[in-house]
Amino acid sequence: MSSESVRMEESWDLQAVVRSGCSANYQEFANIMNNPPSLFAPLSFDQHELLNSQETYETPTDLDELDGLYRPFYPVLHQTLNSSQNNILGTCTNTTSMSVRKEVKERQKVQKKKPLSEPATCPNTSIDATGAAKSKRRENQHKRVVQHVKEDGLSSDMWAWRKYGQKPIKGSPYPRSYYRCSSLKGCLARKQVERSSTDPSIFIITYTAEHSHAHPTRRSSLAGSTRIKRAAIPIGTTPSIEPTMPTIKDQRSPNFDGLISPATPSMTSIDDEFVQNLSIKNEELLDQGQILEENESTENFVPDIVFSDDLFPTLEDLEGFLLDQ
DNA sequence: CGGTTTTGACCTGCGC
DNA sequence: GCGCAGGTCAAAACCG
Repeated sequence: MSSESVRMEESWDLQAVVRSGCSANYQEFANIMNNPPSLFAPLSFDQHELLNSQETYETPTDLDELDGLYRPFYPVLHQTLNSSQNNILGTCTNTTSMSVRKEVKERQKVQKKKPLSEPATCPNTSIDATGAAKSKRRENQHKRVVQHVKEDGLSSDMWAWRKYGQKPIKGSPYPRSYYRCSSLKGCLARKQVERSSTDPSIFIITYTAEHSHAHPTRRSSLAGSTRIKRAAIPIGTTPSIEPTMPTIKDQRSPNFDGLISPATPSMTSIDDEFVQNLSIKNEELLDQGQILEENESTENFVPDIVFSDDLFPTLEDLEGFLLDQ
């Protein structure tokens, strides 16, 4: 067994998405709650197009430097007091803006190849098995947001994700897990999670497509989240890649306590001041995003995690969510 | 019961 | 046209 496969026996929380980095300025907000919520989401695709269209990305090694670099974009809340462990290491925005022409070509190609006749319909889905699903798949390939996250930075996000597949990836000892948004039926949002083959401590999270809803409902977090919280399924459960993985029950060791988060976070308390501060910070972050756009030539990558207005298009949405907790 | 994960099979795009 | 790799489906099992 290789050292890598041994390393893979560590517990991974793949249900998690990305938490924020650290910001001392915002720690006071985190202190408000016993279990700080994950109120962060990747940048909306529109924001990505605004901020950065670089296809290349970097993975800084100096967290302090990165911290300073990202500080203006850190989300409103700091997830834990162990700030340095939750930093986002790097991002890649592979959005439409970088290769618009190429994608237009691809779209045209796809349109040509797409069968005109209506294929059979899947019994259990609203989409047909060959036409619409393919179209969706192709559509999802156009908009991508890639995040590099430290293992400890893996956590939960606003959305409820349901795993629908896992594949070994050629050239990587680690399989890739596929998630779709389960907050709302028909939402095309997808997420892929894989561990970096070059730096196993880093997870690569790829978001594709956009959520078709403002923010997730609490519905899907019930049975699943408790299971996720308990299980913390590692990425590598494919036998060919992960010959021996602990069972789910085996993983219920104390070691998991600090790592596991539900797909949809549970929030324990909230107050009006907190809500107000969130909305203020949200506006500030958006302003800073504008600043970055003006100076983007100086940076090759931008942080993906901000308090996205994709999550809460309006203040009412934000408050509604928070008060719902 | 309604949600999840697991996992083999299937489908598609792409390179040769 | 073929084979490979990646992405998705869907049935089964699981969980609270």
